[in-house]
Amino acid sequence: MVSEETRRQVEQIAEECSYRPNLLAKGFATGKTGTLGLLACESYQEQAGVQIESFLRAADERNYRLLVGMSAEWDSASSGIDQATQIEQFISRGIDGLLVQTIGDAGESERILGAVDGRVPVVAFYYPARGFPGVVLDFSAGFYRATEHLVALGHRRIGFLGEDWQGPGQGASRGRGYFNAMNEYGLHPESLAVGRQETESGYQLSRDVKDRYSALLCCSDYTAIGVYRGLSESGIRIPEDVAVVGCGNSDVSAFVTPALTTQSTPTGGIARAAMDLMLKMIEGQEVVCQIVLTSRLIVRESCGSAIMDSARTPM
Amino acid sequence: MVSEETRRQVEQIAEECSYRPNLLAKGFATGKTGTLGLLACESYQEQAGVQIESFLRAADERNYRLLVGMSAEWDSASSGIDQATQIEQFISRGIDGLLVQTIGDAGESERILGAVDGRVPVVAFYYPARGFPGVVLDFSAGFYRATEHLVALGHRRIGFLGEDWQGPGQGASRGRGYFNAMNEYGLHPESLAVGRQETESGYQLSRDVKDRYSALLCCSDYTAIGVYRGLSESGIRIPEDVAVVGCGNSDVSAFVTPALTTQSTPTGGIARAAMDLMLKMIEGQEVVCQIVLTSRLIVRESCGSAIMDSARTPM
DNA sequence: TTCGATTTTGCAAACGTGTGTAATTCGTTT
DNA sequence: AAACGAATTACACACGTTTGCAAAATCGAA
Repeated sequence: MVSEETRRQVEQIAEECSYRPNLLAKGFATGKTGTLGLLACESYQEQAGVQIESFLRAADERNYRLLVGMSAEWDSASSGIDQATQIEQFISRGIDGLLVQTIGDAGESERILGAVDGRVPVVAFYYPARGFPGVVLDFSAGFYRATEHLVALGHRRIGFLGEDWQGPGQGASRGRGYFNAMNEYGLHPESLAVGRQETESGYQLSRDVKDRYSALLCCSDYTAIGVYRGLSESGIRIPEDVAVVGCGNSDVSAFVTPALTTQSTPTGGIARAAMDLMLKMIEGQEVVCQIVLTSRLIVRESCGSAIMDSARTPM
Repeated sequence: MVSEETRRQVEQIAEECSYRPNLLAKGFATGKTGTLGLLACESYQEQAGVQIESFLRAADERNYRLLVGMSAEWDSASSGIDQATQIEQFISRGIDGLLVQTIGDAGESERILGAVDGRVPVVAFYYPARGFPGVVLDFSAGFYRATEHLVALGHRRIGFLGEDWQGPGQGASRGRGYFNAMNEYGLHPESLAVGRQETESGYQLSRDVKDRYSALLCCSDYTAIGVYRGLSESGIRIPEDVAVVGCGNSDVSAFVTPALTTQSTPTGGIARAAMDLMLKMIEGQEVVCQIVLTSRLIVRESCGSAIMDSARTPM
């Protein structure tokens, strides 16, 4: 115990000597650094920025700092650093926990757990992980709803621009929602893989696809903007000839013409939920859960109105 | 000295015991952590993501980790953490140097130097700093060229959407380039301040402006995309009625319709140059310089072609 | 004055490295 | 065999905290 008066005295003298505690030494002594590792994924370039920002905010609010890294894909011979190496670097630099973006790769959870080796708690975000808790964005439900929306508007030839729905791929949950909805309504699902540079990729794909579909469901807003360009160059009008749906509700999506119907992705909610899980784990609580956040369909102009469409293509 | 054989033996046993050096302890003992602080600015939301990513890459290449933070504006009562507090946090956590985004605020350099208090080397990026080296993006030259480009296309009523050119504001160097070029060509410069949410702000401004200008120079691609929307809602065509120029060469800028004439911002170059300066300073070298990177004008469709335009408005 | 309770002071060990020095061993050369 | 350099072993100390314990000082009340 220390009396109020002494406390003030000490604080004053500390101030006079401009004493700043060495958090490095403190962390060294206590084993807690007040720093978390945030490992994002190189392939999600477009989204990574806003997601990192959300995490910075959420961490700040909880008085934590963030060591940030971007890891290369497992398969690619990319310039980026290997995920396991990043994790090792983070841990040996004394993080209290690891926030890692998961993309649903095969064996991903096991690799991460292997690299972490039980030394710090781990929380995943984006896709479900095995063996540690996570905050999952259920694109499946969102894309189901989006497909349903298109069907309700009278579309039957609906294409999906994104990864295949089978197997655990990064876009799989989106594709699965689409696939399920199409099956549900007795329609034939078809998907085209979107490459790394999403806008460019959407542009290329849209030119191949042309009039094979009356509606295109895109795995991201940027793919959709690429599609906008490709279709317009072919003289195909949106939404009159082809309806387009994006995903992400990026800042520009409301301002492109026609305004893009898309899905919100609650990056702030992901960050806060993941941070809260992390804090619980750091406190020593057993956390066994996957928090599922769902996206919301934001209907704008790129699919036309229900009235307009039902007049055009009676189901 | 240690013989080759012993080295291998030691390494093997270390491996067997799965020994991982504690970089925290190492940093504690040596005073060098291999970690740098990266302090970005909240107001540059759109760009922050790609810039952070570039720094992560550049740091990885040089085997450094990054503690990342976003500081609130000095004036705003924002939710974000105060810049001085962030710096204090970083330093007491043992960074080897501070990379800080400068926006040209009044007294900014002094505040930063005051907070750092000589404890670690500092390198600024984006706007010139006083008292420490930096990597400066000379928007001034770029916007001069862009204005020149518009003048060459026959435009005389050219508006600037961005901060005023006088005084040290964050957009000042862009505005200054515009201002100088307009003066040079005997034209009357006019600027409208763009708010925080750039896309939205561009949209709002474009609706106020309508036909007052034949060309609009925007301080960012996102502002330009907002302008696209606003003008199209008013039935004003781009580039036929109004030419638009953006800045940043964001991924989508090439895919909006019409494709946006814009300026590249070498985020990778900034990051690498800043990192190299930082490494020199960490080595103990005296570094007194501001590296100036210039943007490149990327001519696409949003100003029309020179031929088209000179036919329309002979100068 | 004396006792107990509270506060202050003082010290030591620990955290995992880096750095430095002295003593020892080994292999080679003289 | 003696002498030398190189490699190895063995320790001690420092870095700035936290943590814990013991001793000393102070205070209020009986």
